[in-house]
Formats: sequence, C-alpha cells, structure tokens
Amino acid sequence: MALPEGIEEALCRCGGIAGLMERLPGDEALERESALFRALADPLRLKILAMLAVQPLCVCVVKAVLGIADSKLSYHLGVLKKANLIAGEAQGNWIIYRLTAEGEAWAQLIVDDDGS
Amino acid sequence: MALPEGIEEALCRCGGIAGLMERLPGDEALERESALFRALADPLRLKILAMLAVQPLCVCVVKAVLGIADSKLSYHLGVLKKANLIAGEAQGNWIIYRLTAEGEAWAQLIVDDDGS
DNA sequence: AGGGTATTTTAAATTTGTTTGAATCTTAGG
DNA sequence: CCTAAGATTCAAACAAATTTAAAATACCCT
Repeated sequence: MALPEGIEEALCRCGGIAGLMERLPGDEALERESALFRALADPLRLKILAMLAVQPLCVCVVKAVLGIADSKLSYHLGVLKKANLIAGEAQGNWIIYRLTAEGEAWAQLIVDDDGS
Repeated sequence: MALPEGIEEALCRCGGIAGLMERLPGDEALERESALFRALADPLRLKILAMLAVQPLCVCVVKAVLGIADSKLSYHLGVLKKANLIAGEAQGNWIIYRLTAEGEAWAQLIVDDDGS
C-alpha cells in the first residue's frame, strides 16, 4: 500500500497502523458512547429533555405539550430512561420524570445551541 | 386534567403549558441537533473520528485499521461528511480526510470519555 | 369490590438506517 | 491509449428503530 506524502511520514511518527490502533478507544467504550448518541438522535426526545430541563413533569403534561399518542410517548421516555438521561418516580396516580445528572449536562447543550 | 401537587404549582409559575412550550427550542433547531447526534450514533463512525483526531488520513489507511469493505467505509465517511464532522480533500490518487472544527470538538469528547 | 385515570406493554406494520457486491469514476503512470 | 489503484455510487437485501392500536397494569377514590 503506497501512501500520499505527508500522511506516511506522520503515520510512522505515531507508530504506523499498529500505533494508531492502540490509541483508539476500546469497542466497549465506543458501543457505550454511540448508544448515548442514539438516544439523543431524535427531535422528539431532545424536546422532552428540553422540557424536563425547565422542571420535572408528569407524563400527561409532556403529552399535552407534544401532542402525541400515549404509547408513543412512553416508548420515547423508555429510550431516554434506558440511556440514563431521565428517571421517573411514581407519585400517586402519576409518574414524574426528571433529568438525571447526565441528562442535565446534555440538556444544557441542547438548550444552549437553540439557535432562536 | 388534574395534576400532582408540586407539579401544577411549578407549572403555573412558568406560564402553564403555553409558557412551557415557548421555552422550547424550535423544530428546526431540534432537527439540526438530532441530525448531528444521528451521525454520532454509530461505533464505527466514532472510531473514525477518533482516528482522524490523531491525524488526517487517507481512506486506505482508515480501511486498513477498521478492516471493513470499501463501500461500507465510504458510506460511513459520507454520513460524517454530510454532518460536517469531517471533510475530504483529494491529493493525487488519494482522498485525505480530516476533522472539521466541529468534528474536533466532538472527537475530543469521545476520546476523553474513553474509559480505558 | 368496581370504575376511572394515568401509564406501560405487546405485537404487527411501517419507516429508516446499514450492509453487500457489482458497476462506475478518477487519476497516475507505463 | 491502456491499465491498475483508490475511492464512490447504486440497488437490492437486511437489520434496527419507530409508529400504531389494542390490551394490560397500577393506582386512587367511593
């Protein structure tokens, strides 16, 4: 395999292909990180995070704001919960969702980059 | 719609459901942000970003490290390129990819949170 | 216990994203 | 020109995520 000038030289300096591979995150770290991004990869879910960044809310209020079917909302809440971005606590007839610490950090990023 | 105590009160304080909706990012911002996360939502693509964070590389070196088919790699490079995380420049027989400024920022985050 | 509201679960249908292999394009060099 | 190497494109097969509607669960209230 011939390489373009500049690249080959730089590649040698960092240990060649083998050296490059050593520097990369392990598969399990990549899997974990991509799973987090997958949970964030939906506008509806970002909107839910933005809402919960304002204050904790029960499912019915989230539903009223988004205007979607119960089961659809439940699915998306499940995705966010599995990714540890939100947590729900039952309170009587309702379940109140709030951001986790990790969820707070990401919600910050979303709201900041609002563009409005 | 009856609400759990605490939630209703807090909701009133921020303008009710209407007030809450006003605080949320617009649809176009959410779409843009979720598209970025979608591009990051794959371990192979995160690995490519991590590689390019070490140094710019031609496609053939990336392929040698990942050990995947040409067309598969091309697909993933395309996704990253469309998301403005990387950019490719032809140099003779090769195309050399490097991180964009936005790509740098995200790659930082990925490599930092390596876990190894 | 029975009825009503809030939420989740399930399974099937649909949509979207990824992989594969063949074909194509581009460029450098004989 | 012709060929070979590097890289992309295309369409079909495949896999994963999302939507939908129905059914189930859990809790409160009388």
